[in-house]
Amino acid sequence: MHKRLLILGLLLGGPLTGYDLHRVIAAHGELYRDLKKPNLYYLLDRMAQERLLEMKTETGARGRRGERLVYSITSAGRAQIVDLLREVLTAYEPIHSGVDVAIVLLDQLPKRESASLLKQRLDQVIARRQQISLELGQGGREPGSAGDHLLALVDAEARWLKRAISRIQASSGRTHAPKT
Amino acid sequence: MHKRLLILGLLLGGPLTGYDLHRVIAAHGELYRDLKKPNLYYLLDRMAQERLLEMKTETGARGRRGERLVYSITSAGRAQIVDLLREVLTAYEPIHSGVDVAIVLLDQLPKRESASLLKQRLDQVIARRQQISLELGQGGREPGSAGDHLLALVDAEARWLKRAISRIQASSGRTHAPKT
DNA sequence: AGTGCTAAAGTCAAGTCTGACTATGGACGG
DNA sequence: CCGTCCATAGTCAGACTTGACTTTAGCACT
Repeated sequence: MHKRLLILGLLLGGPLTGYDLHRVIAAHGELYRDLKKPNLYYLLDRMAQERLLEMKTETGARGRRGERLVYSITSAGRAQIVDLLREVLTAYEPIHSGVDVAIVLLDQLPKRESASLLKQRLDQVIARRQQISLELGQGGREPGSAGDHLLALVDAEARWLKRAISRIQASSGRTHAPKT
Repeated sequence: MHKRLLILGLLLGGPLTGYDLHRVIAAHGELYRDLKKPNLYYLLDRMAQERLLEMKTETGARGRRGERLVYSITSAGRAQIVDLLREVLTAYEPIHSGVDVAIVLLDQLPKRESASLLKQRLDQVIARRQQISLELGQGGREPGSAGDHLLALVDAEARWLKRAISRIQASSGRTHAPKT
């Protein structure tokens, strides 16, 4: 449901074509959820069927180029936003980072390698944090805002990685072979 | 790919039926990723086709009940684990909590309501944290472990919720129905 | 010796998501 | 003018995921 909410939210700002929507989402990086193009078009279609959106065939104002379908939110769509917000905030859904499952199996790798992979990951996370921080500018970082939320999660991840690495290093008497 | 990794990892401990696998995963709560039954069976099938798993029709040792198919990991499967671990740890994948998108649209709700929803959510998160902590026991909480990771994320979420709530309350001059 | 209940073990149809591909129209060097 | 390149705008087939349903067997009574 998150993706629908995102689409509806973006269309509050005015009608957009599918392509533009996609660009906006992609441009926003991690703040918005990942939404691949075919998936986006699929959802737009579905939501138009459900009358949450209206779809028109380009009012031809500007003869820019092959722009085709313009989507705009209906009043039913506006009502849905509120419902979805309630639903999403009410439902508890566990957080998952990309590595949750991997962590459990980490000792299937030789310690040397797992430490090295975790270090690479830590570097990536730090770089990412840097870039997110840049993208947010000073506007998006107030406590309690969406940017604050994202940074908080990234920071938690980074701190954990540091703990995990030093733990592996502390315990590494010698590389242990994966079990048979 | 995470789900495949999870399945392979669990089968390292010995052959299991689909049903047992499902129970194990469900019993582990949020530490493991959500994996619904039909999805699990689908993946088992697929992975058996790919020779990552072997599937046998119950060697009939114990006449328990209608147990049918037992899956066990092959050596190709064991090799896959290592590959998947590398892949998962190397690929950076943004973290998302259940509320990321909702946060951006939060001011579409009256402040009164959004504050109340966030408070409810905070209660849920705290309760969940409590339970996770219980489930982990004292074993699963060492720094750098999977349990530590999960708790860190949950805590980050809780802290953010607190900030967001007090921010809304601080700003609620009279844009919407004031309380008391 | 038959009825109803529950847990085990799964299947089905329909919904959602993705990697890879297509098609169109300027822009630009030659 | 011609071919090539790139951005726009999308489509397609196939992979994955889900809610709801089904089947079978023990078990508790009657």
